[in-house]
Amino acid sequence: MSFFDTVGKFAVGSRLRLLTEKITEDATQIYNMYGIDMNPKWFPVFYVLSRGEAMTITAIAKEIGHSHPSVSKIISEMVDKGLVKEKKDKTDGRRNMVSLSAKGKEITGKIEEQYTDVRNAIEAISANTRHDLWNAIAEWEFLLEQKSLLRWVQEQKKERESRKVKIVAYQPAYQQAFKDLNVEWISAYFKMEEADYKALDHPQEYILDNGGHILVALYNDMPMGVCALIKMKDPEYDYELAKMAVSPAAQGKSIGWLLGNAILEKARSLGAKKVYLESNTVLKPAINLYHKLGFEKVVGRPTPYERCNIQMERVL
Amino acid sequence: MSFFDTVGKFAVGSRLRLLTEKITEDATQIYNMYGIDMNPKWFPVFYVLSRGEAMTITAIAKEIGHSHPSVSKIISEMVDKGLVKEKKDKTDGRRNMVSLSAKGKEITGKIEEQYTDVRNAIEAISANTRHDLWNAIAEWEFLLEQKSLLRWVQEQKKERESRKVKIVAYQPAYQQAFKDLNVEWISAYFKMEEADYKALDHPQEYILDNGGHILVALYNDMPMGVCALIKMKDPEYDYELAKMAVSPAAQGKSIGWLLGNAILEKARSLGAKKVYLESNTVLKPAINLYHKLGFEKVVGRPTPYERCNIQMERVL
DNA sequence: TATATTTACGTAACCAGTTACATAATTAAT
DNA sequence: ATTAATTATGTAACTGGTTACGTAAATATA
Repeated sequence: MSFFDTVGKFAVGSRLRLLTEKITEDATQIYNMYGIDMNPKWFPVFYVLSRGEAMTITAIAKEIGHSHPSVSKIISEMVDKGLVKEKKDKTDGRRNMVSLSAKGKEITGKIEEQYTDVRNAIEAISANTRHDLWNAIAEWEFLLEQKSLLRWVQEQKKERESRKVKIVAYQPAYQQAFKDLNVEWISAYFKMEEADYKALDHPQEYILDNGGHILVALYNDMPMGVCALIKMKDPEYDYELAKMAVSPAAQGKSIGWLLGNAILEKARSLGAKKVYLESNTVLKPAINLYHKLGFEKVVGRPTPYERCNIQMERVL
Repeated sequence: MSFFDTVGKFAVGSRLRLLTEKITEDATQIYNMYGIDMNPKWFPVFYVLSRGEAMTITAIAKEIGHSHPSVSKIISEMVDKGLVKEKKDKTDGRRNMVSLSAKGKEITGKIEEQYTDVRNAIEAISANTRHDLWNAIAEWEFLLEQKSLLRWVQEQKKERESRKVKIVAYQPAYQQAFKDLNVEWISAYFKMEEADYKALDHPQEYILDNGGHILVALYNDMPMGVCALIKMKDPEYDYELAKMAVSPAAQGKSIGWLLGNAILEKARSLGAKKVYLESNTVLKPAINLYHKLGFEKVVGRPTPYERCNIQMERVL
């Protein structure tokens, strides 16, 4: 079974399953050794009932981490063996109050020695290991409780993909991409306006030559995102963030976030104190991104764009 | 699910099962995230086949630690999906040579990124733990490979029970037990002889007064084992170990071993250099015990007992 | 008070593995 | 050259869990 050595941690799941099986394997024989007529799978149920109080099926299930049908089945097997007894709750007709029978209670006495021997055996095994399985399990349970494995993997994927993204300065070769990416979303949600055509057809003239900047996000050396920083003639703002567009084909690679940060960094390096932008609240993901980038809503400024219904600023 | 906190390590098995489940749970979604149409349970099979060589069902099963029917089922599912192809071995008609189809090979390329992301995710989780789950599993696998959990528990049981055994010096009150325990095995395997009756009916006179000693093993304060050390008039041997008997009702508590060691210790404290004994090879467990106690076979000595067919000595 | 929602629980169907068993092919031993 | 033992595999039945679903009782709400 060299499998795990070569496949590595990708297969923790499989490996855990095999270990679980190996540990569980001997359980029946261990019960036999102590002369206790009990199916190992009954144990968690037996254990919680051995505290003496009658419990409902669901309460047991919750406590031992099984589904309720599982407990339901276990209980009916235990009833057949005469280990537990059922009783309908008088005040709540749905409840099936389960408790140990006399025969079941008898076992609680006999089983004590088994508990201590098994616990000691496990301690003895642990004493022979350098890594503590019990605590490791507890830690994993806790971490996966906070964030599922799926989420952990998602984060890795995003990070890896974002590493493939390169942010570079605008070059004439990117003019077409700069236009296309913007036309895509503008015409999908609104209507292209005169000012759009000017900036997108002639970025050199209308943006760069006026002291503005454009950054391009490359994914596999293809331009998949663009963003402009336009010099403003305004006593309050130095630059406007505009014409940000990311290809829908390159979603989930944090391109917007990387571009946004890069453009703010650029503004900072140019000595800007505040960056301004205009947008529309129908563009939920965009607004969301702006918030994440630190932009906050402002009011009462004139704008040449019809589609603008929200204005934001970011203090650097 | 406070269960595990109170029951403690007795339930490692259950706890492992739940963790395994939790980890496995997200697997399907992770495959989806990468657009790979594969059932997670196929993965180990897929992985070993992705090395390119055609393999038999049993070879795969052995490598991934499953039973062969499990692999057989997985393969037929994968064949249905067109991921693998089967081919009868020409030189051995029993063999079903399985290998990845073109479609299967295609996945090997796509899945690479998933591998690294999942591995990195697990590394990231591990980086947040103080105890290393992966290595802990490996250590447990190794230890349980050497000795099953059943055996570990058996040892604990034996040790606990042997701690309940007290070895005490003979007193007249134990004469009946001394006789009964010996009569039990002697008459079961052989016939009581004259010398037996003398020693068992009058231990004071025939053993103790002649410079011998008797030790009694108490379990719950009941005499469950006896053993005599008889002074010999012999140039070679100082004492003979004889009349050792342990109640069949007290098996598995190491009473024989404890008695044997105690009696050898006694001999040592009396300045003996060699202890002698006579037995019969039909008494396999007894001979076994003598070996464990360090006795070795000797030949060519006269004996008053008909039933003796083996003689042993222990150099102190 | 009538109605909608929630809760408790049993049953059925499924799932991913297992063991047990049957069969065919190969290999070893007389 | 037989015969016995071993090996490779598939099928069936079992196991210990699950989810899905239905029903009845209790609780919340309009």
